[in-house]
Amino acid sequence: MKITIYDVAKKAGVSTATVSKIINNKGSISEKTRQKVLEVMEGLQYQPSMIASALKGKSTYTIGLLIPDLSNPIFAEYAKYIEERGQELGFSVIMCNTDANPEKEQNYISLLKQKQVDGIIVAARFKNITLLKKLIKEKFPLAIIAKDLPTLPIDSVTVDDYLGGYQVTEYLLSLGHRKIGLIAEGDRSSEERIKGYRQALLDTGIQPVEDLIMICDKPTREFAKHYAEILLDKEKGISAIFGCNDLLAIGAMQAARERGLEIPDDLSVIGFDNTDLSTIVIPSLTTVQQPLRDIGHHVVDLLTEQINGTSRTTHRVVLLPELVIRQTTKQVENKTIE
Amino acid sequence: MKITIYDVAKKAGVSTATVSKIINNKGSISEKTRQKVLEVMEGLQYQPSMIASALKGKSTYTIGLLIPDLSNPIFAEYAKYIEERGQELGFSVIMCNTDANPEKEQNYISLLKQKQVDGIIVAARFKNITLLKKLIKEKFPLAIIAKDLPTLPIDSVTVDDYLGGYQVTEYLLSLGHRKIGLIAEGDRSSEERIKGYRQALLDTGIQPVEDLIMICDKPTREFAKHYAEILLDKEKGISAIFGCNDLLAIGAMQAARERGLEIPDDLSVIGFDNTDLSTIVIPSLTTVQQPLRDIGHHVVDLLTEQINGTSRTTHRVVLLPELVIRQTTKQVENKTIE
DNA sequence: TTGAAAGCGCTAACAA
DNA sequence: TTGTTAGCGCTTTCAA
Repeated sequence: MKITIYDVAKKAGVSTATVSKIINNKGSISEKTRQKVLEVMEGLQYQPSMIASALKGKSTYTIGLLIPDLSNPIFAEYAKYIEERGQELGFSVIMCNTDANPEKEQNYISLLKQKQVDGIIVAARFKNITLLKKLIKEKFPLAIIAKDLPTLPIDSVTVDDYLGGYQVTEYLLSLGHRKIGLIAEGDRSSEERIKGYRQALLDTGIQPVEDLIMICDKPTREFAKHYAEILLDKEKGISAIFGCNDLLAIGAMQAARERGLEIPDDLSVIGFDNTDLSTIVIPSLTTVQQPLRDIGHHVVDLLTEQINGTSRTTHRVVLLPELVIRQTTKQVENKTIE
Repeated sequence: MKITIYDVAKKAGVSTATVSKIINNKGSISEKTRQKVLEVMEGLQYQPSMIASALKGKSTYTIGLLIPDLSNPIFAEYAKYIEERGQELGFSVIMCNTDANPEKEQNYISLLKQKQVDGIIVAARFKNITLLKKLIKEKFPLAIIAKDLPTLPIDSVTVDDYLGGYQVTEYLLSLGHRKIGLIAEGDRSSEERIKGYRQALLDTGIQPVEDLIMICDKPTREFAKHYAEILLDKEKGISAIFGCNDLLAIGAMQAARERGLEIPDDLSVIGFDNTDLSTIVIPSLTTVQQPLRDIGHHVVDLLTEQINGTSRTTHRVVLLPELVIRQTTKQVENKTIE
């Protein structure tokens, strides 16, 4: 038989109200009864039921996390750090893998509400914007990662992809590269990274060449290889390729190697995301690190502030990526650097 | 204001009991009232509170998942498929990242019980065996993955590592390899894989050479490279290396390449796990695939059977791994195969 | 400082 | 077929 607050109260010779106060550190209790009750709780191995307390209107100390695909390492890391921070703050997280499917999103959200979660975190690639709007209207605690919806008043944490793209390009330029190919995936993050790439070129007085920008239909290594070959075929030889994620960059490396180019001697390559892949590959990949842990911790903080009513204003947190220089980048040879 | 079963009952002109019966498809209700009530529920956008129904002793339709490290792709996949199957069966999953820390395990379990989860799934590397024993004694629904504790009566799903190791070795032998180095990590799975390796050798009439078995202190690529170098240094040249996971195998590949050996011409390499890494690397890695999805689905099934009281006997499910042949393995040259 | 009692939203016996 | 009602385990007001 599960033991309840009544058992504790009876055994300690006090009322349930007293026990409840002690559990929640409320009201004023004499040190003597407090000790007594604590002892009894210990002895009985009493665990208050969060269900009952939730029914009384208190928090469930549970949040929902909607993620498109856990098998994507980036998302898995988000999940990890969100859980980590949640745990620190006393919140459990219910994982929901949506496959970026609007219907699943719908179902999950409605389920989470039935379970009375205190708030919801949504990771990138969320499709069902209507749903988000509804939650906002209801003032349901909500925070999102990595997809800033400029038109919606939501707490969000984003990494500055624009800056990331800029940094990559700036670095390559500083190494003397002038023709820099780019291979991207067709999503919002990539767009920003491309903008940063363009801006860096412009800031150095170089007109971006559209032919050097390749958008993959799908972010696979095969596509990357394919487009890298096209880039490498162009008349005016490029000396560097920026892959908008590590996998794409690795595809480019492989394409280069297959036609006998040495990396980084004949071609510099930079990736994005600093996944495990970047250290597996040889030579190890220069790439951009997203502050995954910070991102995860930050969203949770934003969300719990809403839950606790600590915060009334909406925050858009933008975190900065960081260039991780490894072995696939090198000063350009046979060129005078101005 | 949250709308409750009372609101529905009032608006539909029936009692809450009737509404409850309709929600749960119990008792007998005239088609007319059913329709009426359903309509009202729809109109009111009524969502029953699972909290309240849980307090009445019903299920929470929530299970806990304890995993050591979500940033390990294998575990992330477990999590993904467990969530997937849970979702299909109507269960949410609360993610708990334990870092294989017995205290965290303890805290999570106690928390999960407070939240009245219906059951708990524990993934490999669980430390706190005492805790498990306690849960079993309480008949708390429990199932584990990938770590069979021969002494405990727990539903478990395991992949047959022994067979995996056997298959790898058998395949290498069939290609004519006779001296096969092995690089392993120091865990239980590896032990089994090593046993399989030994057995396959013995079955072919070859006495396993202890010097060819290397156990890494930590499962990093660096250690793997280090031990691969030692293996490659041995007087009697080996012609193949079996890395007990993909990362180790890749370390071996790199060590080989650094001393000018061609893969697979001069050395065959096989990994284990069929992670993304195995297709990134060039040549792509021959490896062993674990049926991750099956594993995930199976544990959930075992657990929910316990929860529903459908099953009273304990199951140990053993799933079979599968050799995925790619480009790092090759028939041995300059040798007559018997 | 303590306790009595109402009620959170739902379910399930039991009665009608 | 439908409704009345007593809880599930807890919190909280209010009175003592």
